[in-house]
Amino acid sequence: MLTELETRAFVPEVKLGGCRGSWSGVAPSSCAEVDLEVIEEYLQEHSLEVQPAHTPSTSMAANMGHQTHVHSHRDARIIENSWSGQHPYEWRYGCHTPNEEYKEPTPHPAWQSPQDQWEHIAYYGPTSIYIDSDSQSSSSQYQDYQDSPSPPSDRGERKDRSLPLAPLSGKRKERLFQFLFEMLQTPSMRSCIWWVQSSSGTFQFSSQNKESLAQLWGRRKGNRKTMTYQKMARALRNYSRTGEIHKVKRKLTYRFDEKTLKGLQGDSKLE
DNA sequence: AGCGTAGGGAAACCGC
DNA sequence: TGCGGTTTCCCTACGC
Repeated sequence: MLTELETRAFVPEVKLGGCRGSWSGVAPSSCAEVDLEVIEEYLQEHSLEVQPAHTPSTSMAANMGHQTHVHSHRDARIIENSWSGQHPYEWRYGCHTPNEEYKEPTPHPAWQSPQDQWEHIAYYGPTSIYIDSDSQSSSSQYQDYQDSPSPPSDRGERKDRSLPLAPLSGKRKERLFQFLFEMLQTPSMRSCIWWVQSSSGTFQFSSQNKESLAQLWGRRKGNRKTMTYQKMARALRNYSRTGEIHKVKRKLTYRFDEKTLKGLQGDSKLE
């Protein structure tokens, strides 16, 4: 059920893992795992972009080399969806409105022929259209996707602003929910985590790639041991106490608290 | 029964 | 040194 649909739906997007160098878009089940190294490099690169000299777009292209070809004329948008701030989780939101993204005539991203997928993934950005087949099939509770571009409306209008996630006093350590939010805005991570209902901050992990995401988090934190989904979920459960993230009664699904979500989205009015 | 997922207690760890 | 925020380990529960 969930897992199966999930797999069917998202495996096609997973083209990094184990298949480095082969970007045919074919995703054998054995490769249904993101290449942590590539993504990590990418993320690290951006984490280091505290240094003003760095050029987000270039580094992203470099690190996500496999997708480089995708960028070209679409760079602008991709850049908007990449780090540019002083902090790894400071996002520069697009100057395009969420709606704009959906105006794209391009066919539905996820279910294209494999070779096209990266292109769409890269292109659609954080609020890309994608289908959580499980949600659709098993519940009418989450039907958002097209009509409610991830995190709310005002986000798309945000221009060139660094995201003041949480009251960051200076450069606080990145927190898990910030990392997750960041991942949710990262098209290439959609095989690991995606919005179920972005407007409400509800997101879901892929049962296939949740471990990869956890590992990425662990690496990012420089943990001694390998981070697992179990451990990461434990941290997420701690958020229930603090109210930053709540568990949704649905497999692998969580929801950002309203305040948390707003904090993550940043409040453009403040600037 | 086995597995995956969830929930939580408790202690350790780590950076500020 | 204290504290926040995990991280790690462990146990239990539950549904399929």
